[in-house]
Amino acid sequence: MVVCKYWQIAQDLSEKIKHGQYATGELLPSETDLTRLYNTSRETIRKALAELSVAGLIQKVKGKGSIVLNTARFAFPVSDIVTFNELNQSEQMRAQTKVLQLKNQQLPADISSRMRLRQPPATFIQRLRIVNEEPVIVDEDYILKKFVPVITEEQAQNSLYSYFENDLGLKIAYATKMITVETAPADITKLLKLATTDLVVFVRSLTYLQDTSFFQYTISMHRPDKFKFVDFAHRKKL
Amino acid sequence: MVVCKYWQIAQDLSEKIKHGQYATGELLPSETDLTRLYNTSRETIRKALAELSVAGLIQKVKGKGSIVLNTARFAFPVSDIVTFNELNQSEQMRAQTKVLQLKNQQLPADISSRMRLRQPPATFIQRLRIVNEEPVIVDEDYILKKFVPVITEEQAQNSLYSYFENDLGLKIAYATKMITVETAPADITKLLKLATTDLVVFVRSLTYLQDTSFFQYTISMHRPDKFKFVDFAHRKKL
DNA sequence: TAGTGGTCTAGACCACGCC
DNA sequence: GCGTGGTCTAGACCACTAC
Repeated sequence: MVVCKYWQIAQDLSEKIKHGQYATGELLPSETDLTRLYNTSRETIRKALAELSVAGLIQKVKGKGSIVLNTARFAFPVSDIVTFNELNQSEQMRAQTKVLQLKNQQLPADISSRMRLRQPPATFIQRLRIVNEEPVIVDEDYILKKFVPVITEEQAQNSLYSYFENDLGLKIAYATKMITVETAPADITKLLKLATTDLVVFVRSLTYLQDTSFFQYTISMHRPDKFKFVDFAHRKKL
Repeated sequence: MVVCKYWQIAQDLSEKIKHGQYATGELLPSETDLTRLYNTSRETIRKALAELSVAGLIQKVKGKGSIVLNTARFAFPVSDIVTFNELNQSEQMRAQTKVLQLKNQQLPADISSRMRLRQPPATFIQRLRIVNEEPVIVDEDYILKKFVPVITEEQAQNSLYSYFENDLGLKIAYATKMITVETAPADITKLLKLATTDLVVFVRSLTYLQDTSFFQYTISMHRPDKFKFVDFAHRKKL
């Protein structure tokens, strides 16, 4: 499952790209060469290369080969579901989390009506994210009790997703996100120590499990001067 | 190429999903059923379903089937390379474009150094995007003359990408984007008719051709109160 | 236990870039 | 013409869900 062939090959190739064994602008070995290198079939190689392509590590050109791309971009991706703690580990940040609130509270009315839910019990968590001694983000989470009955302050302090996935065995599958810029409530601007503006970047997420049940609603409020979102996208036809 | 089987199947299924022939929350026919329906092999069906999955139209669950997702979200995607004119056609917007500047001008120094280019000749275009009689976006494009020697005001007025792809045969492949919130120059805030703030959403894009050559740099400055970015993402393992 | 999706294989033909 | 990636096939085995 996690140890399937094409995934391992993709990991191996991406390691070699990141370590410079395949240089930027150069071609990877051809797909038929790779079948010999990894002793597998061509379709399996192609699945691995497809992974690298969506990740923005290579660009495939018909009749030519797979070109290794320059990958000096990643900064603060909000695309893909990546949580603050996972970022924290991959990036080098002196970051901390302060749990401000943890209580039972219903979903905002607009969300529960949109989800066609009738006031489901939920846990509300408000957390302040601090990077390099500066307050940067206020996160507000609503997590349905149907899936997570109990959350302790310690779990909120550490990674919630690790608790959900590793301890509870929840299968988090996908999310929709919306980024806007809005006037923040006074308590938020105060927490973020905003002086000259009350505009804040709102990232609202609806997160779902593998069986498509709605699971969590998050409002992430970012200091505008610290907000950065980096994306890689292929040109789509239609 | 554009008429390959799995693509047509994906289009057909996505039409049927959007028209409610397969209802939200229900299962699609199984993959083996679909092979019979479309008279093709299972791997081809799977490629089609993979398209629908990345597009956020279905969620596949092992041992169960492909669940049709609720797709009432799309609004103003900056993810995927979609241009203002393409949006304009798909959404219902009374939108217009005003070309403010069109001249020869070099790339900003930080970009040309980052691209390791030495002051390549480029065309500079500044355009104001107006929706429902309101100024919403100022776009500034730098397009390398190496690939597009001449751009007329009429082309800038209409879709540049249509000119590049259909007339010049350029193959636009991918882009990196960065979204930030910054203080805008006075002329921009004036164009966008901003009164209470001078904060503006910057979307900077580097666009590349299929052969990985750098092609275009765009700075898109959005009125913060009109900016909206919607995204769909799958949970990624590492 | 039956049906589902996930993976893998070994072959085939095609369109494209390059020489 | 040769090598490349893009597509498609018909089969196989496995892991998971549901009953």
